[in-house]
Amino acid sequence: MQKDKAGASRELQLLKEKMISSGYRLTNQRIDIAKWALETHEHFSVDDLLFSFRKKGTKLSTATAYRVMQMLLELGFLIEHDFGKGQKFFEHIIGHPHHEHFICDNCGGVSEFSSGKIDEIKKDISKKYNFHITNHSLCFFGTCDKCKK
Amino acid sequence: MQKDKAGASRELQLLKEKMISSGYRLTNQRIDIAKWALETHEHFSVDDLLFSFRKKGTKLSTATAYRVMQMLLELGFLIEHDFGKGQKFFEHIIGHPHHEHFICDNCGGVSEFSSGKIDEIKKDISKKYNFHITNHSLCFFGTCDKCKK
DNA sequence: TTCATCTTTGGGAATCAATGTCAAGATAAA
DNA sequence: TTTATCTTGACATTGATTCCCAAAGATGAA
Repeated sequence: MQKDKAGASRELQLLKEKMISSGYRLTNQRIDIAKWALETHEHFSVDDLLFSFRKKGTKLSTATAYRVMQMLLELGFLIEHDFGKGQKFFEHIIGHPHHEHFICDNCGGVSEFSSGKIDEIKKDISKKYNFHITNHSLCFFGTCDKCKK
Repeated sequence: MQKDKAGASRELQLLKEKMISSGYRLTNQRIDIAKWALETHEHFSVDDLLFSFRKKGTKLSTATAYRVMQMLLELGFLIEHDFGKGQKFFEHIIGHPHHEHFICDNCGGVSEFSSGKIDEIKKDISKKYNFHITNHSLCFFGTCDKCKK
């Protein structure tokens, strides 16, 4: 799993401030999980998180993991995806450009891509229907390059 | 729930042929569920389906409902959506133009819209990455017109 | 139509992600 | 440090979905 400890520390500082101003106490679990999430530049599941903590010998309960995900979502540090795999996936968004996903029906692989046209659609729609759009999720499904062969 | 029995019968005929050619036996449950799904021009959950059948006095097991959804997906008569509500939603696509969804975080309401720009993105991406795209799901999240007030 | 075969159904058990509960432990402010 | 309040962890619970298997149904051949 790709890591970037340098960039993550700035974000962590930001998060701590936001936690305090939102009335969240700074606990070891919250900070540890946030660090891990901010260093992880890939989508991950709660299971990935728990497994990683168990592997490095850090105790962490399932409930806490889910609760901290909830907090990070609420504070706008994470975005949640559903790739239709029966399990939610998370991704941090601070300092991480938004992107879309392609899921291969055959091998289950998830690739990322981005397109400026999404923002155009977003603008069109929010104007047309008077929606306030805070987030979006676009997934394409089909067969990937490798599986086509 | 909106219904359209006239248009659905043609689609049903098509489905029956496809079922046979794919080796699926024509059972009452499959046909009844397919009829219902093809007449329903809104997204629905398996729960909606079961409830509707119970209400009209038709027996139907949960397992069968899920199995038939699987079949209809496989045969390309349904598309599956995940609005982040912990439950899958389905929609038939034959003779029903593709559209996207907006989900209000506040009231949970789901609105539909469409945009021609999605197809442009689809073309761009399948060319750029050599993907064969069969399906997509775009959801915008935020606050709807009513809840903004 | 009847039989033989293979498929499908129903209903309950099983699974699995996610949430609720609550006593014990940790944090923040005085 | 002390107190009031928030968090955590362990376990129970929920809720959607899938699995299992005996009974019922569909299909094709005779």
